[in-house]
Amino acid sequence: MPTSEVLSERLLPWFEDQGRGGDDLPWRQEGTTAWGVLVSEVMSQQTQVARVAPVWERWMRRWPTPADLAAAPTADVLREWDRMGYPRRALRLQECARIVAEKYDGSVPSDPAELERLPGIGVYTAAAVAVFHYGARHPVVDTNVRRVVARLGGAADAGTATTKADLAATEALLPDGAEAAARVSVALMELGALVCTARKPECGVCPVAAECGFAGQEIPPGPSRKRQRYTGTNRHVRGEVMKLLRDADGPVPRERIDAVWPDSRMLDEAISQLISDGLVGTDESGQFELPSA
DNA sequence: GAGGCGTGGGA
DNA sequence: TTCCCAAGCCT
Repeated sequence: MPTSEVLSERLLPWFEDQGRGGDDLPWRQEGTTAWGVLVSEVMSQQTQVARVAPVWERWMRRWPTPADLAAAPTADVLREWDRMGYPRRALRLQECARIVAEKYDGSVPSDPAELERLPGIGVYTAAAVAVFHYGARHPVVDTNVRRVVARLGGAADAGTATTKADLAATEALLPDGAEAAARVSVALMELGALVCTARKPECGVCPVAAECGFAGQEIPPGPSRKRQRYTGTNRHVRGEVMKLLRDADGPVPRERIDAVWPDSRMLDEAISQLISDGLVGTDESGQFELPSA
């Protein structure tokens, strides 16, 4: 496990030389608002940045401020979200926009604890906004950082998320200055994404391999986590229904929904859930559509 | 605290 | 083709 000084010394130069140097993503451009950063982080929850970037650019052009998004029809919001997945995030993001616009007078809070109270904003996203936009000195721990820090300490992989311990372990690796600490956080994320990957870490090209407790060791074969199949699941059904409604011009009768899934029991269940989630609405004639408000 | 929640890119 | 899993969050 390197000291914070040594880590910065090795990691930051590597990060600068990394073709991307961290500033190729559109939301890393100077002048991006706090709201823009928040939107980018929410979109990036479980969706690859390469798929997020084009959506983010259209989105911010269309709704630059929280007030703009707050005032938008939810159906438009869901269509602009397109196929990034987990569309409930779009709903929560609009709810976020309404809260920021009304309760915070349009200014995104800078305090992580305050940010965490917003819908869809958890420990990671709150820290990311506080650090990457506001420049706070605070650990930013995503799945990549957890894995990298665990391996520096000699573990093959991070165990179950234990927020407190992860934050403390990461905090101990940050340099004193807030600005440098923020760079280290991005660099750790990037290292985990590009070099210290879950499946096959490339210790040969890792800038901190010499200080790493795990470097060069084999990943123990482990049924790390049982992963749910997607095909045929409830999620799959929900996805098909949402796709149909996104692509539809107006309200859709049940018969057209029946066409996207053979099992009507599953369809019933999925539709009820979607309505209850606020992702689907019905018009006066009982046809289905994206929420009008 | 384990499981649910979309979608698609890459090996 | 099939399988993994990606800048998590919520219940």
